[in-house]
Amino acid sequence: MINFAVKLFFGMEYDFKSIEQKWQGNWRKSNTYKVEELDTMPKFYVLDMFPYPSGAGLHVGHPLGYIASDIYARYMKHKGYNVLHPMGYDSFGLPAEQYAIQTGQHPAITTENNINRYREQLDKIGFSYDWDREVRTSEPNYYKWTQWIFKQLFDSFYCDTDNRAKPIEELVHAFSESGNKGVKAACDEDTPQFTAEQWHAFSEYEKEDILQKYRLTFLSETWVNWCEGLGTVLANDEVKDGRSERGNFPVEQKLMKQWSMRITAYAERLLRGLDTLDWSDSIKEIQRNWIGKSKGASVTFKIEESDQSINVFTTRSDTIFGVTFMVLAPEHELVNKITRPEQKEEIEKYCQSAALKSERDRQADVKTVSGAFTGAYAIHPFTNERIPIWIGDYVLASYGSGAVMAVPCGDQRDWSFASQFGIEIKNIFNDTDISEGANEDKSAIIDHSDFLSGMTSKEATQKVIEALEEKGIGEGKINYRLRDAIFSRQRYWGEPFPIYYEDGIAKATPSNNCIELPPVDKYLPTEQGEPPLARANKDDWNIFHGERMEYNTMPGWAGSSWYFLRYMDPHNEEAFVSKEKADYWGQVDLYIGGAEHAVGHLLYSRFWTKFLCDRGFIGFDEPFKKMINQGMILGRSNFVYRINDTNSFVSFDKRKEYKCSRLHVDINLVNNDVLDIEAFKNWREEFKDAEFILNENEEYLCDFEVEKMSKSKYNVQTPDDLVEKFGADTLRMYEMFLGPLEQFKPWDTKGINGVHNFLRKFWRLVHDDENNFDIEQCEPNNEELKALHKCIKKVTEDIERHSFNTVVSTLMIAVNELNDLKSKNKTIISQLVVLISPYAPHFAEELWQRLENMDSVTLAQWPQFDEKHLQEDAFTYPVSFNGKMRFTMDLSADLSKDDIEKAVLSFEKTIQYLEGKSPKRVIIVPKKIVNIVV
RNA sequence: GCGGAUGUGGUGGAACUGGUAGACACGCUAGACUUAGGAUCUAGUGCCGCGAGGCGUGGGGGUUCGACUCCCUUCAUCCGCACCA
Repeated sequence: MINFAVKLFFGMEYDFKSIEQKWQGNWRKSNTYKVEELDTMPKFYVLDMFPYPSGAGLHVGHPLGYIASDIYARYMKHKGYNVLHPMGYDSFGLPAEQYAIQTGQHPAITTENNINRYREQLDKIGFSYDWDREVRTSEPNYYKWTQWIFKQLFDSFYCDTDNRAKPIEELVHAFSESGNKGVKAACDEDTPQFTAEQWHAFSEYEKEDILQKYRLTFLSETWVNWCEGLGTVLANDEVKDGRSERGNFPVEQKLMKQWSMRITAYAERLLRGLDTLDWSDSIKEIQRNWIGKSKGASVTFKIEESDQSINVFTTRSDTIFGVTFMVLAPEHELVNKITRPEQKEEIEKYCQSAALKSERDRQADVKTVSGAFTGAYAIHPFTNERIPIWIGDYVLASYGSGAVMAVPCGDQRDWSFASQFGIEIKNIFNDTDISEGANEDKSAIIDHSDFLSGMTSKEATQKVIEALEEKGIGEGKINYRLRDAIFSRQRYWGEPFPIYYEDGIAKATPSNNCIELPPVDKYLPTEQGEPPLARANKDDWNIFHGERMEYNTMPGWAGSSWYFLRYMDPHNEEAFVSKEKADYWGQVDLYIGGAEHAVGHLLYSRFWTKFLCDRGFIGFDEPFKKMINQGMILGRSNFVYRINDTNSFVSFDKRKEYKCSRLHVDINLVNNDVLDIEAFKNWREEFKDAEFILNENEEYLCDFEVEKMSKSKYNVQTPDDLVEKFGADTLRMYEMFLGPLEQFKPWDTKGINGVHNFLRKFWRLVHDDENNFDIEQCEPNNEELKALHKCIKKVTEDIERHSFNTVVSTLMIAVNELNDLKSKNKTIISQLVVLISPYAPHFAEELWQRLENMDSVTLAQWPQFDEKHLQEDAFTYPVSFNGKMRFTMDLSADLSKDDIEKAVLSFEKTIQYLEGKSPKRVIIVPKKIVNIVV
């Protein structure tokens, strides 16, 4: 009997479990989310940053962005757009390789398992992805095209005249016609000049060497953090105090041949393109800083008694008469050549100590000024004075030319250096004190500077550049901080390069067939320190040319730099994407993802898109028109207090009475900060006999804190648990209800009941006590129409401006209002169901079907807002005195200003608040406010 | 040091172009129904005050009839970048 009652009761409830199962099945069966290119509809492309399928699975933070984009995609579909909304996996990556090293399991298997788990989790949330378009960057049919794009880059150079990439044959043609003198193209700094005759005389090896200086992807010698112990190159942040963070092995600076991408060729376009993008200002600013454009001049200083000269870049050429010394980076190639014998020992010692420090360590210490004198002198180009040449590690080899002209009166670092080593500090500013520090203010008038004296900084800068150009010893120059991107990794689990070596020359593989990852016996470097791929024998490669294949693999960002294009045409065997499909779908209209990719992924994708556009493969040169960066969801940890040296725990509110320490406790053992004591005892063996000091309510209260979600803090919430307890629709709505998408916010399950109750309330609105669907088919009345149209208006506006959280409140208000009106009108409910469908698609489908519709709700048209239902005869005016609201007054909506004033001033409450004084001024904004100034 | 973001009840947050601060929800209080409830319903809930009333959007100042919103300044927290010549 009790069983029956319970069953009856639960049967009456909104049964999310069977509803969600039913509709997920229906969608699969009828291919509801399949997308095709249709000329009859306008297109819209909504994209999520695809995930790396990690072994830990999804936590509630991951789907946040996916839910938002899914809502927007579903909304746009209701609005009549043909919406592309795909999903895939960025499936090459270190964790799978790490796992392979430990267990010997091939990373492809680990990856496959993880992907299956992700897919299972994603499917439960009810996304509208067209899974036929799924891509995986680690699948040969995908990375075949990553390799293909690499080859296009290899076969291209950047023409500075036309400002775009062109086939390398054009360059070869130009070289054989007239050498490289007239060629304006992006190339290495050390590219020599040659004539057509010289070009023809070059050996094949020499020709290739020259071409590598122009190719958009090329081999170059690069300083890297080499870790012998791990047999690999480490990123800066993997190195701590000269040792590897992982394993604590020594790390040395080593010159290695690496593939690089000539992204610097695109610096200016990457910078200017930002202006056309609808991205957050902060991300654009980060990219601008990363590109780091600065305008200045390059100046050549002759070296005394030498045929060498030093080239410097300066942004303050106006201060050139204040130069009293030069500083070279310790790694500068001139250091050895110009150092005087008597200084040799000191310089070598200094260089050695500088080399021991990593770039990051060197940069971290801003306080200490260090340097050494080379004994050599440069000659000032205008005054012919002798200028001592120093080296110092505050000058970075990798920025500008690795040398500076030091102006101690105008640059604080130069000032500190000069003060430390007793170098002259010349004052070239009018009326400016520099005894305590440099004057970096550009407004000072230049003085003691020959032909520049009396000028402002701006005038002088211009004048100097003219003078330098006249003398042929300098020119105006634009410098970028952006460096070419290193593109090779000494790893296994990445894309192999479509490159082989013949006679020591790197050549692109001739066919477009995929170079597949060969099997290897171990996922470790060889004993000779070569990358794991060097373990593969000739026969292990599906394609093999020349002496050997390239052993490096591509970095993580290779596959993610173009994946948005593959979704458009995922099964194309002939091309990475057909021109027609790329033209049809075009740019991503809305891209949602985390801000942590601000420079990496987002800059490289922009670079590749521009390149592919230059070479005519696609028709647009920016990948992501609009982007929203979702904030991270933080965990809410719970704590218990253990009294020191005991097994007794004291409730949070009484902890101060004891000496105790705080321990993380699994959030699954805590409900609304109250500990489930029995569950806690069973949690771990050591707590089995724990004792508890409770508070006045006979409860054990836990402390809480908001921090990042992590296993070790026992604060991870998985979407699976919540879907199980409340259903996907509740989870979707709650993730949105939490707050603005972009903001960082704590995850707190407390509120999820509220959203769940809302769906149940909605369900009960259209069902009777026996859970029979129950609505009325009649003309809706004015109040019902008003509630509905208020909702249509706000939901539409809020989704359009991506204010996903406020939409949930609006839907709640509508249901509350209809509840108060006891309204279950079919017309009203039908439209409300469409409004809620982007948020709660299973729920909406079920009601839509019960409303006797044959088609899926996803095909329903978005409700049309009609102003006339909101028109009111009266308006409730807030009446303020000196800006403070005192009371409200209902007045007819069509009253004129004068009539309103009359009505308000004769109202008894007004007279009361005026206290006999007469109003100075009455401000009336019709249908807004009345403000009386006394 | 430079750059960015954030700061509103006990909590998450709302207030879009300056116009009733605290919508919506959580939590809490009281009550109703019930064998039971992580159910439902009703009422209340920014702070101070018995009250009239006063005070309130991190602090200070300004513009305005009117400021969470605009300007200046300052503090706090978080996140990037960092000797960039």
